[in-house]
Amino acid sequence: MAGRPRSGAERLTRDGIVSAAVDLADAAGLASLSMRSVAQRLGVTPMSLYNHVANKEELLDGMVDAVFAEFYAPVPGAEWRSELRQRALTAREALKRHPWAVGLMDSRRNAGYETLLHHDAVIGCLREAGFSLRLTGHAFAVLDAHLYGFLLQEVSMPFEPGQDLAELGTQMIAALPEGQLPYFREFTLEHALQAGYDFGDEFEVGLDLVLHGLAERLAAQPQGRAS
Amino acid sequence: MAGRPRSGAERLTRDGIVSAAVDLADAAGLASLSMRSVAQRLGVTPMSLYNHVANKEELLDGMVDAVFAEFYAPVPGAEWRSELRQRALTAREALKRHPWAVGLMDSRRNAGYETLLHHDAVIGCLREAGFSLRLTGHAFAVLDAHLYGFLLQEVSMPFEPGQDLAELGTQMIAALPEGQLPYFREFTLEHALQAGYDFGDEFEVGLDLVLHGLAERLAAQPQGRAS
DNA sequence: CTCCTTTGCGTACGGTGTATGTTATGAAGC
DNA sequence: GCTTCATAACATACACCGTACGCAAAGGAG
Repeated sequence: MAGRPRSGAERLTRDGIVSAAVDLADAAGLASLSMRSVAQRLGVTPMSLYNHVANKEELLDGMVDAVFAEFYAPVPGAEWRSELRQRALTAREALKRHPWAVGLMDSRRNAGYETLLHHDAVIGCLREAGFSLRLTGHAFAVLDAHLYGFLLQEVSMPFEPGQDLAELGTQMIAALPEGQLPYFREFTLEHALQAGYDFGDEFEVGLDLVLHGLAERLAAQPQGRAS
Repeated sequence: MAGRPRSGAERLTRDGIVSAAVDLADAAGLASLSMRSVAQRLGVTPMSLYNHVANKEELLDGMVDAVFAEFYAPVPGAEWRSELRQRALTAREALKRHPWAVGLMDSRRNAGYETLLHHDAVIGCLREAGFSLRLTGHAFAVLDAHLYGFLLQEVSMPFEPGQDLAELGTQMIAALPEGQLPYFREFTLEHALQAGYDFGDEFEVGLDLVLHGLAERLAAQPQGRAS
């Protein structure tokens, strides 16, 4: 009626718990992620999880770290622009696979080891390309801001991908007070809802704008990569 | 023993409830925001709130909308670059006053009216400056991505503003495995933790990089502001 | 005065995270 | 093989959450 430790592969592990939680959040959303639901998925009682994870916060930390591990880590020494471009694209793909992670990132105060490893790779890529410490700081901040900020917008879009948004959007706009929001109206009806417009495409446009700006700064930088 | 309707100013209103919820989240964090705590602050039972707000989600929607109302709304027709710069700076200030709002934005699927008004002002400012519809879309996406993304980073920084982070950071770094994360180590110890470095300053650097890039695109654009 | 709508109240239910105490197990020392 | 023991899984319990539901009392309309 009580403690029945598993043997071998059946034993719980921290990684196994985190992995199950990630799967569950992917499938059913972060709202349905509870210690109970994770435990049920693993065929275990809720309290057993606490032998491997201090509390739910730590579990969430682990989940975010697991997502970071999916980002492509840029290679220091390789061509910085294409490396960081690929890094941003794969990060976006990973965050679209795990949309709950974006909303989780802001409340995580403890960066995991995979997260630090990834940051190290990004910083290294910039430094080896000749970015000064100061410019590395600028680049790191603006690149990540664009990544996270874009996904924050993308993930919170109010429609499903497969939906006919033209009709839905038109109705939404029509429901607004007459004659107000003229610019928003024009932009939405005559651009954003037109066939062929995909908000997701704006990611690469913005990314290239940022990379172009950084390249200019790098070129204008006095030689030598010290601070 | 039961329903005792208030008179005049004592009556509950939707705005009053949203305002109390904002105050409470500012003071004690989003985690401590419950229908019960909001009700207690207003001297009312939890269920009374449901006469003015459909559910907690709608209350959260209202809170986000209230924060948007604090952003400076850029004036269409005025000089676009300074208008949008000021807009970004005030938005950052507002989001620092209400740090919970950043994490809330991603799960809000229903934009409130104040939010739409603000978007209309931003889009109008771009359009009147001669941005085509396509370029307006680019600008809108990249500007908001930088704003939200930067605040996502800033809000989740693991230390309080007044703290001596040099000591704390040095200890944190020293706790890492020897010889690993060389770039991260160097960057942190020799730049980010140095006196005078303030991560918040990176916001304006990135903002100006983005605005500069958009100005280039605007200049390169064929004349006439149609799509 | 009467009626009705509005609005706040009380109770109750099923869910949550987790503190606490108990028990069964597999590995270690003899 | 037997004993010992730390560990991991279990069971119970608690405080709190969002909110469905029904009821009561005040204010406005006729």
